[in-house]
Amino acid sequence: MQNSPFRNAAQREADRAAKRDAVLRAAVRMFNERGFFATSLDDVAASLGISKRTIYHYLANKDQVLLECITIGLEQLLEAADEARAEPGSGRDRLVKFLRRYVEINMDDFGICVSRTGEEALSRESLPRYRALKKKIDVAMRQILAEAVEDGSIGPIDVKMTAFTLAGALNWPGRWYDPKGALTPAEISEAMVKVLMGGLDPRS
Amino acid sequence: MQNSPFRNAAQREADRAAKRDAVLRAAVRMFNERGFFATSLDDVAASLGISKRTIYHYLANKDQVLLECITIGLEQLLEAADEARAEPGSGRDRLVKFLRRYVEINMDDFGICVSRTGEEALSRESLPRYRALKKKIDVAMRQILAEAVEDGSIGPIDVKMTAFTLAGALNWPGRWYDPKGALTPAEISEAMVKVLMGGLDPRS
DNA sequence: AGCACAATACACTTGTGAGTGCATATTGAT
DNA sequence: ATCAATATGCACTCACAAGTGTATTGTGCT
Repeated sequence: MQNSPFRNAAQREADRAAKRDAVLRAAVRMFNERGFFATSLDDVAASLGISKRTIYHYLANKDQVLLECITIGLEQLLEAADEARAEPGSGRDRLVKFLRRYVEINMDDFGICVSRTGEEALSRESLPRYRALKKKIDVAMRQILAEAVEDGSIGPIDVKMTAFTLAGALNWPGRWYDPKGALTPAEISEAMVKVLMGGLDPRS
Repeated sequence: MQNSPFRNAAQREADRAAKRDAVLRAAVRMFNERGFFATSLDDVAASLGISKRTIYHYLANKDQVLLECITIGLEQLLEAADEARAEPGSGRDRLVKFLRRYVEINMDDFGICVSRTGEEALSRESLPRYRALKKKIDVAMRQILAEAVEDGSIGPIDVKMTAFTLAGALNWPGRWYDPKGALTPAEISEAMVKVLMGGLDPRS
């Protein structure tokens, strides 16, 4: 059975996926370090000890490489929103949970890529998908905020403006976070959320 | 006297400066619209009805064009800090003044360029100056925060982390602000600062 | 009148990097 | 053993954009 075609087919697909992933990981690291435009696929290939042609076997073009990286990051954020929403506790508790996770994701390879990449980097064809995901996250953020306002666990705030403000603050670490720095992502995330929540807590 | 050489020399220099400025303005608009890397100096020249060679008469290279644009934006921020510091009133008042202005600058052409441009876009030679200016602004922000904490007009907070958090939130509008949108810069700035200050106000 | 220099254009070089055609190796299926 | 498909490398094309050499025009200065 260990030689059954099923097993083999699955194995092969897994191999392929693993290689594709490795390409994306290498690419996102270089994008984050030197910037998307300063990174050639030749560079990425070299860093993996393969040739550029091989990359094109797993991904259609450079634009798709970027889109995949960004998608991974954005999907992590969406997951974080879902998880937070499923949590017990007050609306405020769920919000804090979400924010904490949000910041941490933004200090991960793919999250950093998301916060560093603007629309200019993507092709016309990739934009719709990118925007759709962004929108979803914004909607999720607003929903979580609205729920917390609803149950009174945070003060009454302008949900839309607050979502923008939070998004900006939370994305920022993607720009300056240095893994070799003194603070861990968890510490940074805690401190930032503390600062931000002050403005949201109900006041007497 | 209107033909005195002084007048003429000054006039000429003013003309030159005006042209240089026009180039920078045209360039920054295109950078903001399509991104720095997607904008060629040929494009910029065409938008002014001149040839690329003319641009090179006023600026050494593309890198310098960008550096000048960014410098203008960053210097506006520094000015804002100085003005805020000179203001009467409590530390909190001065802080609010600064934050309000900060956000507004980030919705102006040169400010947008600052918030959209990362270090990857600049050359090795330009980086030191860029970093020095950034640092100055960070220092100013922390100083203003520290003064407000000092005089008790805002709550005791972690100055460093708060400065980072604020910077992120305040830079964000540069990414999404649309001059044709419903909200004016002043409205956006007011709403954002309101959200943020909540977290800084002393609580009873 | 003529000089010096600023301003501007045109046409060119050059480097780089995305994407591809083709040849080759490897491996599972029959 | 052989075939088909997948994986990979090499070498190429092609487009584009940064930057420059050179010629030309305009203008203030003496």
